[in-house]
Amino acid sequence: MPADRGQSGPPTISEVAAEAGVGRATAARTLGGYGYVGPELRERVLAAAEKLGYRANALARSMSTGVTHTLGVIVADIGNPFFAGVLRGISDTSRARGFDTIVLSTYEDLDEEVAAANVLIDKRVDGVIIASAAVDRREVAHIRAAIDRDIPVVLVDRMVPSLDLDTVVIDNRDAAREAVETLIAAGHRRIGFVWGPPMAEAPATRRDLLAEAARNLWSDQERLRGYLDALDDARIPFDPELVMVGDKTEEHCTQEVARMLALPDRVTAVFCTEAEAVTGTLRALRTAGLSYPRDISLIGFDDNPWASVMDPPLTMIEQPVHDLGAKAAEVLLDILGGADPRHETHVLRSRLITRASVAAPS
Amino acid sequence: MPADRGQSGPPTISEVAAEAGVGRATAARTLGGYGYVGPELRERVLAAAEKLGYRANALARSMSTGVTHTLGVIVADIGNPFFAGVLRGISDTSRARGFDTIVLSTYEDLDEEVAAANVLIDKRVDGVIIASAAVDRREVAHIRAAIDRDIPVVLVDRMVPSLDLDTVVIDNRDAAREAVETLIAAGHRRIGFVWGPPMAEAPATRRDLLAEAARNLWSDQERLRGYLDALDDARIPFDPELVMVGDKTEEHCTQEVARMLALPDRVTAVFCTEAEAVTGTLRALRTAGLSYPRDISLIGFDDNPWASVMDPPLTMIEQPVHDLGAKAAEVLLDILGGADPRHETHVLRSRLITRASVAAPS
DNA sequence: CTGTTAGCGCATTCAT
DNA sequence: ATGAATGCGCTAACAG
Repeated sequence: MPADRGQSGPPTISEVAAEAGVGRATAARTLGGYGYVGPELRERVLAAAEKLGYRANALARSMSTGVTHTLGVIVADIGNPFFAGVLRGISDTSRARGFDTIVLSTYEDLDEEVAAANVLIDKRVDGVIIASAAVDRREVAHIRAAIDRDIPVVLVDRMVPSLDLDTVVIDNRDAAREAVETLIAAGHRRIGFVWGPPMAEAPATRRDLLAEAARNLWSDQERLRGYLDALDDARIPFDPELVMVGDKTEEHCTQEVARMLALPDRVTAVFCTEAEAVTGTLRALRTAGLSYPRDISLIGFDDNPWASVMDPPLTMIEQPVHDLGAKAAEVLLDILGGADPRHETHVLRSRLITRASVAAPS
Repeated sequence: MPADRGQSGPPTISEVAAEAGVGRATAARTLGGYGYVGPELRERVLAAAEKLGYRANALARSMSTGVTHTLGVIVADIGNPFFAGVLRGISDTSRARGFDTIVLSTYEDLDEEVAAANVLIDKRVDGVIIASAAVDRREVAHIRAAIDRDIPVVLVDRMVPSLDLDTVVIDNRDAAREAVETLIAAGHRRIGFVWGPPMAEAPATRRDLLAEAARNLWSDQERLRGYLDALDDARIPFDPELVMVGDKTEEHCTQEVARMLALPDRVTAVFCTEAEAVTGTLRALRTAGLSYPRDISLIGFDDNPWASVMDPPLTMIEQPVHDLGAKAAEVLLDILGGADPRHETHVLRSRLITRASVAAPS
């Protein structure tokens, strides 16, 4: 236990120096682990530090060195297992290289994202990883602000074309295409796309849909493209009624799937772009008294323990969440270590885990 | 966009002052929002700041004020929805009161927890919330270190009796008792307790079990007590074979439930103390070719969207995760605001959500 | 109302 | 090898 010096606040390096009977600089050198210090004085300083319970003030240190040894991370929603996994990848590799990480969740709100960026800038983090990027050109001022201050930025999961930054993503388009192809191979032609762009009403044409998608999250639009790719390859006509638009909430998803299920020529399969969309879809099935894969087939993004214990177990797409984060941290730390930013897009592979939620249409 | 002054690093308050043609202090006062500044100079300073893209250096500010306006949060596992929810409660209320929050996840590792505490101390956070507390007396040195430095600490979910701190928890014991009572009321007498203490082998006696439990996570032992309470009230003898011990992993859980299922007098119901234990249990059921609630009844902790879309839907205990975090932040911020620490235990109510995983034993 | 001055705790020249 | 002095960017007394 630290000796109680009637002082106010935690012990400073000066107090340690005094206790050890040496100059400040000597104490600073041994405690900071730099410069030369004789073995004897070194011992005395260490003993004094131990006795007083000294811990370096990271603020003061950063103040004079100009670096904080900490990475700032902005995620869209820390409650989403996808981001939680990415985060773990980031913190594992950054801590392994001696960096702390401070994470801020925007809960999918742009204002929050801007605020988060400012917090990180103000706290002088050495680098920033963003897994929650706005897409619109006018919405990236806060990211540019960081870059202008020479704070390296790496993006994860969501690409921002107008920014030209190192970005780590998965093969969203391929993954979506593979999933939908799987559905098609099983014989489906009426395939719902659940969790689309947040437009007010159904797109009149395929072109409208793509135009709208382009204004939204990058990963979302890639998944939509993959869906369309698969349809095209199989010469299945695009039907705007089979794509969900509007709020991305589980509740709205349930409504939309219910709608697609009530269509004269109803959907026989559904492709979900997110785990929450899967639960929303399942809820709609239950209400409609339908069961999978008998009445309807189902493939969703973001595998998780629940998907595998469902009865029947769900065929899902698994993302390399940990690697996504690890890679991002790696790239960022390399830049901080002096490497030139490559402004590359690093694509990691996802994996379709085949289980039992796909069958031939009834 | 900030003007590019061939300078190095972001603009400082001195540069803003120079640009505005005023003294440092005047610039500092208007930018820092304290003291009196004439309307005209104020305008000039603001304009200069805007022009240079000035942002206050939080490090420097904290350096001289001694406060950081940030809360440190240590959680056991940020990938666990329970903690993610608590975290949101914390960040919502702390940001509403002008505090940033920096969160560190220990991934249930004590060394990580100690490291996390040190990071927070070094970064001079104003207060700390811990939702991941070690229990053993010798393991709380890092928490005590914070307290010794006059950093207020509030605990969430896990109580540490030896510390006498403000603590926010739910009625774990009651919640568990209610769940097990529900099972008993349905006619069950062979009820498994899944996710128990990490002892090497099954406890010989009830006393052994409790002794071991006392050395573990507080919420876990409370849940065990609730289980025993319910058994006692119904005069059902305690059977050590019906409690899982060992690693708290989904995999081991599956093994243990399989074991209980293979017993001559097998379990007819299972009470799970965590969501992961539920998926582990479901996996065991599948392998055994059993289904609920026909062959076995089931109640688990930590409700979530998946539990409600299972077929049949699961009866689960819902914790007020957001409130838990919000309350903790509130208590902590009140202390920082000058209130005396009450060293109270704040108990929030959980709720049993009855669905369809409980039936009479077959 | 405004400008000058002195720290906050540490790292880092520069003499010694 | 060690100590004294200076500065990081900001707040806060203090004069004026």
